[in-house]
Amino acid sequence: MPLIPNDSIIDEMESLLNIASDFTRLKIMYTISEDEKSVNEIVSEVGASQSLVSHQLKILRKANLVSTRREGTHVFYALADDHVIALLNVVYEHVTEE
Amino acid sequence: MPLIPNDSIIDEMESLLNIASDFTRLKIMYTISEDEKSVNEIVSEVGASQSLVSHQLKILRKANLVSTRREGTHVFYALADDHVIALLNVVYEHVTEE
DNA sequence: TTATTATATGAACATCAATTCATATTTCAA
DNA sequence: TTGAAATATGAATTGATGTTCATATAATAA
Repeated sequence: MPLIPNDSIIDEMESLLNIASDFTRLKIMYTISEDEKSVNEIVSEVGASQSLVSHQLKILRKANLVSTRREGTHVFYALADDHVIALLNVVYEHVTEE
Repeated sequence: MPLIPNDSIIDEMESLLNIASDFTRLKIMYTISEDEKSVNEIVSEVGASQSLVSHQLKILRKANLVSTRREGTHVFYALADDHVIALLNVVYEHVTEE
């Protein structure tokens, strides 16, 4: 059913998948999937260093997978939209079935 | 809606996404998405070297994303199941929307 | 067996990206 | 304006992986 996308589309798909294919980033995305969270909260829940989380958040931000809101000294991150959840769900189901 | 999967599940998700996040492998998967194809046919359609295609096919096989059938000197590859298509579709839509 | 076609594989290389460490920046309170 | 808390960033390192090259294996036909 799917025609083969042209190379530039496949390039973009590769980029998106590359960003999704990292343990720390996956955990971050799940952590903020319910509700926005501050960097500190994310650091606690993910269990990685503050620096690493910040680096990875930057990557997610650049790819428009998360959105940002500042409140005083705190910065809150949330998933950009529901596409991300849909992607996580498909992957989750592939992994957990059979 | 998604509870946070435990680390081993996230590990498996990371692995699957890693395998999907490569230009050559994406092209291969699309190439055989309609119908099984021999390695030679895949090489022609993908436009990569025979060696590279064979290496990547091995990776896809190891991850159970493709199945194999031998017929004389030819080896035919096909997508293992429809999960793979579902994954490709979600990613494609994310990339092409907006 | 020999030759030929199809496919697979091991080694080497080169690039990229995840992580850490140290430090900078921002914001606000005292 | 000094200090502290929260977040961001640059550099360095280390490990993983995509690609190529050369060669091996498998299958068949002559």
